[in-house]
Amino acid sequence: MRNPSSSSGPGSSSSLASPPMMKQRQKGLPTPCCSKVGLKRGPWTPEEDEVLAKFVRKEGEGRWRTLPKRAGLLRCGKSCRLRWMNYLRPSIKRGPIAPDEEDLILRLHRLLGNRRWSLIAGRIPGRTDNEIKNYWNTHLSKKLISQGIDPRTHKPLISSSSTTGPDPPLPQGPKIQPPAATMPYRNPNPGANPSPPMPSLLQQTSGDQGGPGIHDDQDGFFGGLSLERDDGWRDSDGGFAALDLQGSRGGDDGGEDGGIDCCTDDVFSSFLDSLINDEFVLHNQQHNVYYNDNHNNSAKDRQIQSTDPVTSSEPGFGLGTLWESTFTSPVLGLDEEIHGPLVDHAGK
DNA sequence: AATGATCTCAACCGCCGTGCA
DNA sequence: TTGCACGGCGGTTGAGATCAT
Repeated sequence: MRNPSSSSGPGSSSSLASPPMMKQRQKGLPTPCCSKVGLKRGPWTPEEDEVLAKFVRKEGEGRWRTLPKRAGLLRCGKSCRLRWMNYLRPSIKRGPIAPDEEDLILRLHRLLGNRRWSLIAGRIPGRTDNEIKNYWNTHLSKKLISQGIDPRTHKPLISSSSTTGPDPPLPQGPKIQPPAATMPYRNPNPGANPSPPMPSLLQQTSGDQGGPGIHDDQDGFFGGLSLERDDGWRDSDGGFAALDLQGSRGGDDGGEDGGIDCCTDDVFSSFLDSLINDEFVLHNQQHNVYYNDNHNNSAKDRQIQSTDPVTSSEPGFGLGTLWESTFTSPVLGLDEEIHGPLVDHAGK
């Protein structure tokens, strides 16, 4: 990780670079914040950090547009906000992503997709959407690809490549390995609906106290959740669609999303907790879940739970195990998981 | 040691949703 | 109803760090 202080070198090229030509805004004129005349850009200096942090601690967050002037900073409000949100906030957690955090990211990404970084970050205390996004693009997506999993759909690359259209540009991934021969990912229904199960947020038939009784099937963690609608959760191209949370953009402060129709933050929060916890518990019950990047283990091996260390070396119990079985229902195909038994709950 | 390739992540950009006058 | 200010989001960029040759 780049040393924060090292990023503050004065006279960096980026800070001297002239801002690119602003595109004509579709609506209205450029706001004051967008007129970069006389404003500094590029890495923040420790002095600027101190000024900003002190000011926000004293005056509170908000009014970012006017904050630079009030605080005496030659930055635009957006830059100040970003610096505070992503770096200066006291609650920001520093250091590498922990194994449990990584697992949470993976599962939340599978649930929420690429366009809900703030929501994912909101479930991981101390982490910012920017950090999560970067970590995904630089680490996790590559890890999935190396296991033959499409990071966008969380499905095997071979089948997904023919069903989901062009793959997203891989961020600087020239060292991506071809799908491993011992790919731990099993998809019993490769031709099935490429979209993941997408439960309704309107109804949750079980409490969120560990979600007992949720799992009608052994692997699907949406059991017991009702489907309220059968549209709105697919991309227009039929590919993977994340939870379509209305109003998720422009929501509140980078975290708890408040835009779900008919849902409160608490309900959605509980919903996510339920999904996360249920899946986690389920897998720990069924498998010895290891976090194994398949390449460099020793210090990075993170054993979340294991009852038998011997099985930990078994192929197929690497990272892929987690998502493997989320697609692997012993009884139902993916479509059936979605539209089959659960539809009974959705009829209402 | 020098050089080029690759990786990481802070910062920027444009767009969008909301609130308000 | 309309237009603007503002906050917030996801995608992208590029400087610096690190690795490979």
